[in-house]
Amino acid sequence: MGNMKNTIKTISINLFYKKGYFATSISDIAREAGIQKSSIYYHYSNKEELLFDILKTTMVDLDENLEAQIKGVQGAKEKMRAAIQSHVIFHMERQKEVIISDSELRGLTVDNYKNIMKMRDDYERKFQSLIKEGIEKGIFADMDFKVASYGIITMCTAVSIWFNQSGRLSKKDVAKIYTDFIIHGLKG
Amino acid sequence: MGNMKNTIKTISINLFYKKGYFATSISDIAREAGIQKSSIYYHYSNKEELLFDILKTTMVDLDENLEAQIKGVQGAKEKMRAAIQSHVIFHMERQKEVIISDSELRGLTVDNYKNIMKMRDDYERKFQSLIKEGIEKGIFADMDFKVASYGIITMCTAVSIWFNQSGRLSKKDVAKIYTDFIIHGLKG
DNA sequence: AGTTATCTAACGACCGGTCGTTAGTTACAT
DNA sequence: ATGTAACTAACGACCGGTCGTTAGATAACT
Repeated sequence: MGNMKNTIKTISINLFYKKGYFATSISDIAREAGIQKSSIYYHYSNKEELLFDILKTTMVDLDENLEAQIKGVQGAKEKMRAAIQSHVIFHMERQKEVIISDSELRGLTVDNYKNIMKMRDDYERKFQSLIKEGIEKGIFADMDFKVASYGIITMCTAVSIWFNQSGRLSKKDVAKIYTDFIIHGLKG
Repeated sequence: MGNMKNTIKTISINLFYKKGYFATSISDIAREAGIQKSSIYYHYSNKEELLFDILKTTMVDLDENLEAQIKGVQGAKEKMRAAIQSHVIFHMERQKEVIISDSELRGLTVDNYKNIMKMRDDYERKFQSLIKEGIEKGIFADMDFKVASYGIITMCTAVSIWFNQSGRLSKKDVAKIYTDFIIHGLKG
């Protein structure tokens, strides 16, 4: 397992996912970690910091993942394909964390909330740029690129909710269906 | 305002939306309603029943709305259009309730959870039938109709999160963008 | 008078967080 | 090499406060 701080984090991800942030107590986490709840406060100064750590890590990884996947790809359509695939696969691989990221933002105080929202906005804008580029080059149909980005991102994000690791379809299968569907939708 | 039970329900919708179910206390609701917290228990036997009431009403209304809108419509593509429009507009008109419906299912005990999930499954299956029909008649491209339904529904559901009543676009505008996008995606 | 709706008062359970303390380890000065 | 100071990681007891819920009294309407 390694160090305790990481154990606490992993346990918290599982509990926040299963029961929700507010319904999970520090005692719950401590019990699963096999330590006293006061010992949690050696590693994290409060409950929110623990949540923030999870959300921050997830957002950083998500963004790095996107950058790595679209790097060097040529053409608006191909870049869009790479972006969709990157987003969808990340949301199938890190289901618990992204679900927490989408549903537990209320657990953050103003500063931390703004911090995460800034990252989300930046990430979203990258998709908007790709769509805008495709429209301008006549590869995609003329449409409201902001609404299109909301639709595409929320659709792709939701795979985290229904995707089943041991189900009928592989991650690649799902990514293929989604990219095809969206590219056709964009072409109009 | 009429009767107190309805006032409590409306206030709860606003608070559950704003703060979340677990973070909202019975005291919070009572304070806003201008009564003592114990008085809530005259109208609802416990906190969960209040949540369940909200979720049940929302699902019933959503389903009735769909049935009313696709009734009498001919052709797989046209029925699909009607279904998407119905779903999207409902999610823009009842933003708070549908967001609660999507994020507070954890607040339900087993029986109530099953009750709501049954309604969700039935609703979802109606979309799947429409897609399946369109594929069989060769109107839509051959694809996994279950995955397609997940993608479409989650995408349309999420308008509740970003749509702004006093924003740049009307409900009809958004519905048009979404139906066009999805129909093109389905045609493949 | 009876019913309906609300009140006051209290309950036990649990919450996040703080306290002082301790054992084991590492860093540094002698 | 030895003594000492600082740091790491955890302990268990406890705090004030809030939670959902209940019981019984009371007021208002029919």
